[in-house]
Amino acid sequence: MTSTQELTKNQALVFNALARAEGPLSAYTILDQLRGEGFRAPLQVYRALDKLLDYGMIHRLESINAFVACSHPHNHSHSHGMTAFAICEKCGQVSEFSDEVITGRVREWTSENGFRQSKTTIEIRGVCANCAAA
Amino acid sequence: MTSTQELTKNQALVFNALARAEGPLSAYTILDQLRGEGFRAPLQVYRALDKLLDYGMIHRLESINAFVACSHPHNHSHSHGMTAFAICEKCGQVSEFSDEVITGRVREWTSENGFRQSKTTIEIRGVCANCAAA
DNA sequence: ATCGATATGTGATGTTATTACATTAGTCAA
DNA sequence: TTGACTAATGTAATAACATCACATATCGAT
Ligand SMILES: [Zn+2]
Ligand SMILES: [Zn+2]
Ligand SMILES: [Zn+2]
Ligand SMILES: [Zn+2]
Repeated sequence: MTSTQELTKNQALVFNALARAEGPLSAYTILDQLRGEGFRAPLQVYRALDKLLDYGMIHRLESINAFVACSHPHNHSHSHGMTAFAICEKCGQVSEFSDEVITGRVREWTSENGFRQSKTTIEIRGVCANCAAA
Repeated sequence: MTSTQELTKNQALVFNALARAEGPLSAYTILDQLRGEGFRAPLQVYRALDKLLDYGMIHRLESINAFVACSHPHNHSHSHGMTAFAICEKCGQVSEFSDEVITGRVREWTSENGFRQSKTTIEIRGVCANCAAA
């Protein structure tokens, strides 16, 4: 499930909406953008989003109830490790990065505490370099 | 603003609801618990929550839209640094911890990228040791 | 052709959070 | 004490986010 070709119609529409967006989009923003394509109900968006999350093609930003296309170009097959997001509160731009040290420390804590980790959210809110300069 | 004595009536009611709870509570759960005390509208809860967040007495768990009392006993005056939460999806128990290494790595990334950090969310979802054993 | 699995369409409902406006209670200086 | 200011509160309405329930369609394998 690695290329946009293998997606269903709705999944492809939702993914493309996210891929061409400058920043994160809410489910309802996506819905509105796709009304022209025949979308009428939230579930059409949420179902596609769920699949795209499964496939690792998009991420959900918990702190702003929004979704972004994964910035790792192609090859989403390997569910990539712990990812952190820096979210600009001025312009909405999102930077995605992985850090082995952070990943390692989280794993240490979980194994020391017998915690069976399933998903980890790391989101840094603030102002990006561009917006800070302006 | 360090003791529950200095809180307003509504703030104290909301804080006590969180403090005596086993795990995180949603705003509407708090509202329902406080109907007996005269609470009638969401805003009574949200306004108190906002203040308690300001004072550093509680935390918001972004990934589950819920709130928990800070587990650092007393002295919330110093807004404590970057905090991580391990949230059990079975029993709801939350463990709060700080990690210098993670804090340091996040700061490195932000300073390298000129990102002016304001708030950082670290939430580990999974199953706690107790629940994993059961 | 039939069946099962996956995807879709649609309305209603549930959950979380904010806006807008009116009122009340504390603070402090004139 | 009054007036003026700020913080806190009460309330209804609405907005924003997400899911449930049920019907229909599409597709591949037998
Ligand atoms: Zn990614
Ligand atoms: Zn920016
Ligand atoms: Zn804390
Ligand atoms: Zn547990």
